Amino acid sequence: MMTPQVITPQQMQQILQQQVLSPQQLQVLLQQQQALMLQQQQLQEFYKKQQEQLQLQLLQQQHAGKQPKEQQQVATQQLAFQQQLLQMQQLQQQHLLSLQRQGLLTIQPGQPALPLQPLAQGMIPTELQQLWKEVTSAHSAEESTGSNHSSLDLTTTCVSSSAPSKTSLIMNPHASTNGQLSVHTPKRESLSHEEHPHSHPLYGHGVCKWPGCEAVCEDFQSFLKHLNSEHALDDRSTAQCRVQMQVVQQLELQLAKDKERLQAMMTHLHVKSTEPKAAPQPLNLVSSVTLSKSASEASPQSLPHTPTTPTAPITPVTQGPSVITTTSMHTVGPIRRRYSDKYNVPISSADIAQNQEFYKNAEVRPPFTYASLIRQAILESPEKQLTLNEIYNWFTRMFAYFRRNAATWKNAVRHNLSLHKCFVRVENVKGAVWTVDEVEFQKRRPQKISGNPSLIKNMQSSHAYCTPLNAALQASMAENSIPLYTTASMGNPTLGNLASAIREELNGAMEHTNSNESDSSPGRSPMQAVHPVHVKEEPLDPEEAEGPLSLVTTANHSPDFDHDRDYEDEPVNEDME
DNA sequence: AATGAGATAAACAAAG
DNA sequence: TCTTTGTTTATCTCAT
Repeated sequence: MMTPQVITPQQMQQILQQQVLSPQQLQVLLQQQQALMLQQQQLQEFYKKQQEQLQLQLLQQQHAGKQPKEQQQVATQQLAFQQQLLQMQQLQQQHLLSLQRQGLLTIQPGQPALPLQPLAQGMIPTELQQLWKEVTSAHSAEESTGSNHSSLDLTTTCVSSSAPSKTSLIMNPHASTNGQLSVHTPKRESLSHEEHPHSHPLYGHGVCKWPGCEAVCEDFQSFLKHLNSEHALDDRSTAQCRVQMQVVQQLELQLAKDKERLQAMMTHLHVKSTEPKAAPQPLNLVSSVTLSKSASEASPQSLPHTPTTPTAPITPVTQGPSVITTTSMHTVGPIRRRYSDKYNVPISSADIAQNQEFYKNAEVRPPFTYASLIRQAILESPEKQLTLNEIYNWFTRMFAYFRRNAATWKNAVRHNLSLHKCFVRVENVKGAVWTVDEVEFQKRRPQKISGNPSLIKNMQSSHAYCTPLNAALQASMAENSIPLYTTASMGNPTLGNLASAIREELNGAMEHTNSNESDSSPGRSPMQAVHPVHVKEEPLDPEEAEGPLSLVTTANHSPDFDHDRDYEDEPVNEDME
């Protein structure tokens, strides 16, 4: 599963635990990571621009009368780009979060350092730099204006500043044999403080920025003195450095991978976009999908105004996804139906969680079926039951896309509720609520996944649309063994909620073949006044008929309820458009 | 080609 | 009467 050069979170934790770092030091480390993440943000900037260009291209191609097929492709690729953005953000989040979590651990001082694994035959800076150059050149080749490269330059500078130079830091023989040394910050110090005597990466604002140090040094000289005396080559420094290495490598590795993907995508697009095409049929852009759809419907407002964003995004920087909103896609006529079934994949709703922030802000149609979404909404609720209206609210709250065209999707929601046996209407004192019959729900899934549970995770790849959306994320998650739910479960209650529900779904899906779901118990909601009414009749195995909704742990309770309320107050005012 | 699943549209009814 | 909620039917598209 995981490639050798990847550090698993467990490893990371282990390492961290065995280092001589205090939580405070880890905090400092964290800050440094944020600096690194700046790089990524800059890369995002670049992505954004690329995105805009792509859309422009798409437009041009439309006007030129492209084949729908190709339009689809381009649109799909655009989405892939969006996903890249999202992915980067999530990686950042995850990294931060995991670091934070480590920081809370008690750490015994003075332990011998861990022998370092050959953890990174990842990218060395030269490679990164090279890659980046290639990427940027590809970019500028596509666009000769070059006026928008400011962010690129920044990033380039950033990257190149960590260019090869193995001056310092000979602390890790393993690493050195791998030629990894150059990756790490210390070498940068030696570079820069020769050239810029007073700008030292470890010195700023009169403070030593060595992880966990923060010693005050009035001037640079005293800082150097301090550096040499306090942070000499000893076990402690070594260990700290090692941690930093790991952290950096992890990030760089990821960055490199994303860059590779990006480059491949761009290369591909570049070829594609310059290829002269002919053929009418600009309409029926069907699967420029969400983009065109949302665009055509979207009011001029560029960004889905996330009203009262109830669940505070874990990422402070969530503009990534928003980039992909409407922009200039208005030429596309209203695509009435079928944005494409391709992405109506039975969700592994891990995707929902992972992409949650994305969909919350970007007016992109979620690649999940209504049924899956409804189920998600219900399972996420504290009582595992929702009124229709609450389901509506969940949709609008969680997906910018569903803040428009209410009539349509609400109808679809009702339709799905009625149609699918897995949704059970239960009447209580104050009206009816909907619950999920998990067994029924699971029953339908194998049809799609065709019996091979191990494929569940990959199932998206068989769907043209979903591939770009999810593959990148999943691949990257898998590659880096990033715990699927880290982000979600730590981010906020709602996410945690979602995550656990999801975990169960996945488990359920995995174990589906054993069909031993009716195991866990009492499920039925605390609301005792409820009794099934109108349950859709259907010959059911008695065993199946019982024990739905049992799965969700109690730990995932959250004030999600209130969010519902919040949103209810927000009139969904896009009904008519 | 048949079939199933999902999306969308719409007709209709009951309840509030 | 109007709106919401629910059910049902029809049609389309896509995947298998």
